[in-house]
Amino acid sequence: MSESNKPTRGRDPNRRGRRGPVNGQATGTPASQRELRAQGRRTMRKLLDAGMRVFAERGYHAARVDDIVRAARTSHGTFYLYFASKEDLLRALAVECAQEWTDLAASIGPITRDDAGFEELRRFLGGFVGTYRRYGPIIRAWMEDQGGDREIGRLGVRSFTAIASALGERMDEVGAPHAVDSATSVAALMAMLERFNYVLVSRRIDVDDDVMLDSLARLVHRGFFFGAERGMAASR
Amino acid sequence: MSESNKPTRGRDPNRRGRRGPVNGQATGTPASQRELRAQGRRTMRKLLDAGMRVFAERGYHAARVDDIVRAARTSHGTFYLYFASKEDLLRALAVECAQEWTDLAASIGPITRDDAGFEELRRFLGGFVGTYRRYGPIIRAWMEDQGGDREIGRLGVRSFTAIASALGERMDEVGAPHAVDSATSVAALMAMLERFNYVLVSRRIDVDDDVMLDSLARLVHRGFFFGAERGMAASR
Amino acid sequence: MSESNKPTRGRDPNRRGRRGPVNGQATGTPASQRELRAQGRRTMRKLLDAGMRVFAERGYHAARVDDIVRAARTSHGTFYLYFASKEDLLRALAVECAQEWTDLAASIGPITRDDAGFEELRRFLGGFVGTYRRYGPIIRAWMEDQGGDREIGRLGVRSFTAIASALGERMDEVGAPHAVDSATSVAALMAMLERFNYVLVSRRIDVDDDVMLDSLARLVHRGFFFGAERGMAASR
Amino acid sequence: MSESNKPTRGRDPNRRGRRGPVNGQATGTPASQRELRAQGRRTMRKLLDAGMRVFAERGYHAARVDDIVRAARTSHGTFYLYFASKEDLLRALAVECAQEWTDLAASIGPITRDDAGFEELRRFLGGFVGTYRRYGPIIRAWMEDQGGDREIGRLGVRSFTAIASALGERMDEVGAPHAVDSATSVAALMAMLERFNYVLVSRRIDVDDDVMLDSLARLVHRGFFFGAERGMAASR
DNA sequence: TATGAATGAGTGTTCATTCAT
DNA sequence: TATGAATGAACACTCATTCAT
Repeated sequence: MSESNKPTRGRDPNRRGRRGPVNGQATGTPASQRELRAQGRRTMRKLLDAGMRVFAERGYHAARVDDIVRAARTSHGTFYLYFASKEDLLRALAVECAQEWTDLAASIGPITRDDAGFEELRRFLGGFVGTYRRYGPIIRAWMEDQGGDREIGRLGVRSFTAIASALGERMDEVGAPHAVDSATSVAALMAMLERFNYVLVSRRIDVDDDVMLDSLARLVHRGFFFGAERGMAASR
Repeated sequence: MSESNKPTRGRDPNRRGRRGPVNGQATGTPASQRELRAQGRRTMRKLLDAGMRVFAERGYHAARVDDIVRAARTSHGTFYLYFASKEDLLRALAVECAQEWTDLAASIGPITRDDAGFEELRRFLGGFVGTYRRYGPIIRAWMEDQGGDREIGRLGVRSFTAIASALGERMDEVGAPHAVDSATSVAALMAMLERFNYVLVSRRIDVDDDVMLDSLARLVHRGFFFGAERGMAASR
Repeated sequence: MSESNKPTRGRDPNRRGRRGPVNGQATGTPASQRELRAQGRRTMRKLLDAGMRVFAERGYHAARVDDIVRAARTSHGTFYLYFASKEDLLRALAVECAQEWTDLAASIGPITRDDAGFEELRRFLGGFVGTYRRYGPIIRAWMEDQGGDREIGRLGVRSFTAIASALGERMDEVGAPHAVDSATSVAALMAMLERFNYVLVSRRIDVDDDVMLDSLARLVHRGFFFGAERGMAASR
Repeated sequence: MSESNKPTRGRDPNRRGRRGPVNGQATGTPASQRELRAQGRRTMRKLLDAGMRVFAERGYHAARVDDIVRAARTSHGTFYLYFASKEDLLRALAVECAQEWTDLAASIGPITRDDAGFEELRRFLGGFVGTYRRYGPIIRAWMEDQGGDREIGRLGVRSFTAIASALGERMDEVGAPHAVDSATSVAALMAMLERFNYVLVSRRIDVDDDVMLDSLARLVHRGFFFGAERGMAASR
């Protein structure tokens, strides 16, 4: 599918050979690439934050560079001093987000059948929800991608996979009754987590966080980790 | 915030913009509104199909009216003879899709603990996957909505709710051990189904359909309908 | 009938359509709304002038934004940086024109029966012709309006009324023999002035300005201000 | 000015060699050109009337062929069976209108200083108003023309001139005190009549017809035909 | 380092006119 | 004689990106 035909507008850098930095100014060399002084770092942060806010409000596609620079109280020129493109800003935010995911993945302890396991699961889910709350727009942009920049997509997949693997391991180590194949179970769990959080965040379901986390943790603990085995239709 | 600011281009706000059937050449009065002869119906179908294809390939936003008319081997003018806008085409497809969802919702029989219940669940999931395969792009457009046409969004929510309710009833009637609150359970289940299918369809996970359906059915049967109760961390 | 259905093309009704300052790049926020630096003001002036020229050549409706930007030696983008739409440019020009009208209205002194009065009238008419020459296309756009932007229409009516009132007062104060009712007289006078100038400017009647002004002033002085009363068919 | 660049849309017949009648069907051969049977004449009349109505509602430019055929309860195809283009319909209506003007011009009797002359003038003005009421939209289209079809413009000018000449003659024959030059007087009178009627018809000034006609006749009788000569600023 | 101004390819939509039946 | 369907050039407007200061 998706021959990577992304609609670009105005000067399309892909079509006409990205000219790279033009005059003296190292235009758009993103983040860490250039040494930034205090002021520079401050401006960059302003843009990143503004990006988050605007992406959250409008979604990545609908967000206009102009919205972002206005939110950051800067100018177009400045934007392109720090980011090569709108997508580059997304990428930068995605990197931040990916870091959080990875940390979260690394922090998952064993999920046992008892209360301690439940608590651990609940803690993890709390972290998941927190990250999603903060980076929801970015994550959504990952998923909606559909032919945009492959690199960002990969970043998302990697982060997701990190968590999925961690969860998978925890399931295996307690002999979670995988419904036939482990991949499907984990995929289903991840799918549920992602979309559940999406609904939670965007459609603003008004459930108390504590209650909701309890429900979700219970659901996962029972449904995915320690599903019932007796008295049911037999596995094939 | 974000008062439904979606970037579309080129619509005349004065003459036709304000939604609904208009005047010029009965332009864009969709489907049922105008009486169509055989040829007209054929062309409309061509456009609907082309729309599905193109939305599938590029996603709704990235899809260009030009792509659609090329795929349908017609002209721009013809397109606007049948649909008031690109969004109107989406709406028309959404209506078709909503019908399938509703039918599917109505068809869910009791999900018992035994093999029959499992089979019923599996059958339903099969239908779900099928519909998602056919209308995936539309459903995705629903979800990505983010400030587009509220009407289409509502249509999606309604369809989704229909299924969710049906599933909820089936869960209640067998006393499924809701993880604290029923709403969360159902929401989680729906979330999982939606996103799981999304991944399935878009990222083309290569699992045999039969195997995957088995896994999924098992997972839902156990995890959501007949989750284990004994020997686990107690519900609070 | 005809609820203000004017055919424009290509405006996005969702994002910017609903009139007034918008967001994208502070696009099209006209004149006074944004602070402009020297260069900005220059460009804006260029566009206003080009607009006048093109409207004069083709008329408002037939004028293409493309013609205007070509005449101004700028780009489409730049145009929309200063004006929200073609109509907005018309509005801006209309405001300038309205100012001239208003000033002109304020400047009308007493029109007496003697030479001084005649001269005053002639001076005023000279101003009228001058303004019409400069802003003819705009005035014509006002009149042709027919369901376009009500606001612009009102602006025109206000300006016109200002002059009409001033003339009416001058007529009353010398007891001009209103042909039955004052409103009709003034309306007729204004009608004559407007259309006479229209013909003058557009169809380029080749009369020497001085001669023509003399004729016109004489006509108005006699016909409208000091029409004969004796020996004629009696007023009813 | 006005390089006669009329914006055409779709298949522009001027740009690509008007192909003339295509297959067997004598498409668009207007009115009198073809022998029409009863039904044909009826359809043609329906279209002419619908044209008048729609032009009146929307103005010529804003009127869509579709509006017209819908008003006439016919189809696009039929329209082009009787008229070669939208403009051709205008032309046909213009011919009808020109006939009325010409008849009106021929009917103007001597305008004497006494009551009989006043009555004659009033009668003529009544006819003028009547014609304007019926054909206002057409007349307006004439005036707004600005680079459209020269032929239609000429038709209008001819009709107008016919009346102007007749009036001019009547003025000369009673020695009306032309304000310096006759051409200006007549031009001014015509200008006044046209625009006054325009305002009357379009802006729907609510004056009783009888009263208004009286005022207008009085005004013209006095102002243009028998302007005061004594005690005023001397003619130069 | 920062900024306001400029650019122009790209997009959705319109509507006069022609075609096929 | 009539019609519904089809066409596609034309147009207004957008917005990511670059330029000049």
